[in-house]
Amino acid sequence: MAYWLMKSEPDCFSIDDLASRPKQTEAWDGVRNYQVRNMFRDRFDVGDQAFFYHSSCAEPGVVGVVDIVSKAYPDPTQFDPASDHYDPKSTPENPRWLLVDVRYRRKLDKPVTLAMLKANAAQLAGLAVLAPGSRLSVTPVSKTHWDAILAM
DNA sequence: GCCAACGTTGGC
DNA sequence: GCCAACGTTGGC
Repeated sequence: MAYWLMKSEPDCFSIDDLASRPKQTEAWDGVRNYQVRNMFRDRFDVGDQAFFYHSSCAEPGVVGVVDIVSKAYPDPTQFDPASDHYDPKSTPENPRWLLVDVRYRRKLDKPVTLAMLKANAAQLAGLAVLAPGSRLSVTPVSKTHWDAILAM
């Protein structure tokens, strides 16, 4: 099994939004980046875990843990002209964008902020989300880094 | 709101 | 296939 970090803007969809869903699951839709699409397709699997990361907010950082509960499958919002994520170049016969379903696992007692991650940069060397200019909304996390962040 | 970094698009 | 223009991300 693999570990991941998935960013979401809390104003748009927060860890509390996920926890308050009836089944505490959510389709992680709207990803329109080929690198992330390929990770969903080739490397994500049921049983993987991911950090839920709040971005573009007062205190960016890891706020919780989610389970990956589906294989990658076509993102329905790409076919919906009313959706912000509509992609007219994608067809159901040949879908361009994928998503995975996530399920709430737990909130951290205290968020591990980006500032805390940076303060532990030596321990977290190579963590993708700390790489300069890293903007991917989904990035891999090694088991070593996963455990280190949970211990913070 | 600014701006740096980076991905995507499209003309050639 | 190059590269300039443009759009988006996301920390600050």
